[in-house]
Amino acid sequence: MCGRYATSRTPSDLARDFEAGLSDAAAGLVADYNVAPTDTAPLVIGRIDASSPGVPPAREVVAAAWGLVPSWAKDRSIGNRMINARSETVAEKPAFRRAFAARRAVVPADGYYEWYAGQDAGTSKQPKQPFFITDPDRSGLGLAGLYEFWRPTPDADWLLTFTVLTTSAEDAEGRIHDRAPLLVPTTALDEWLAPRPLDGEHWRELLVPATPGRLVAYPVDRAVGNVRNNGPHLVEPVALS
DNA sequence: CCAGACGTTGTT
DNA sequence: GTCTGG
DNA sequence: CCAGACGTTGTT
DNA sequence: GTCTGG
Repeated sequence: MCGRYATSRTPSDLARDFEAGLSDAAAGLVADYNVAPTDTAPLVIGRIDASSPGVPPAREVVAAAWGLVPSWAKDRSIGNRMINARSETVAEKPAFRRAFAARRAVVPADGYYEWYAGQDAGTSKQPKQPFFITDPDRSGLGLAGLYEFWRPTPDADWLLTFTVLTTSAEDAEGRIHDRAPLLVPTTALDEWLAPRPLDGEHWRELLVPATPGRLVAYPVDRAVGNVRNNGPHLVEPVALS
């Protein structure tokens, strides 16, 4: 769940809509309709403003690579396996707990892709059908994420990486969709992005599952399966054969 | 003690 | 870095 | 998440 | 079948 998504809004639009600053690296990002693990994409984070205690942290749009690399990692390849974090255990897992305590983020997305196997999955050789899950009004989603700093050597540049939180969820019809990414509602932005530990379990109520029932889901071109393919046609609806 | 992992998803 | 397994 | 590789020696 | 890279 949530192993591929689209983010097409310009960095300056994101900065405006999230009332955030814009880093130089993020300013150079372009629309990506096929964000895959290890790819660099825009991320909204909270910055501590030590000069104004009590004021909500300033936000900033930064560029980060998908797949969280913990600070203690020997190389960045561990990030390939850290693209999602289970919300049920994220506070305890060694790979995520530090980021969860102090480096929560919002991943701006148009929507995400999900591949459905047919009814006779496994028995048929029918390829999986990708769907795009998005908000009907196209105002954009904010996926709940975490980020981390990592560098291979003390003198190397810092690499910023992120992961997306998941949960179990059911849709409007009550069907269980194994795992769904979590959304950060606009009203929860300040609390979620605050760069300090959260108080108790209250945060779980801040976040909302991004289910194909709550949002819209429609089939798209199988071309999205190949990470080399990109472009707005990937999020256009197609007829099922 | 040291060595090795540190994670998720989906499917039967 | 920190925990688990051997 | 899917697609694609899955290996070694020696040499510039 | 399973791992790595994007």
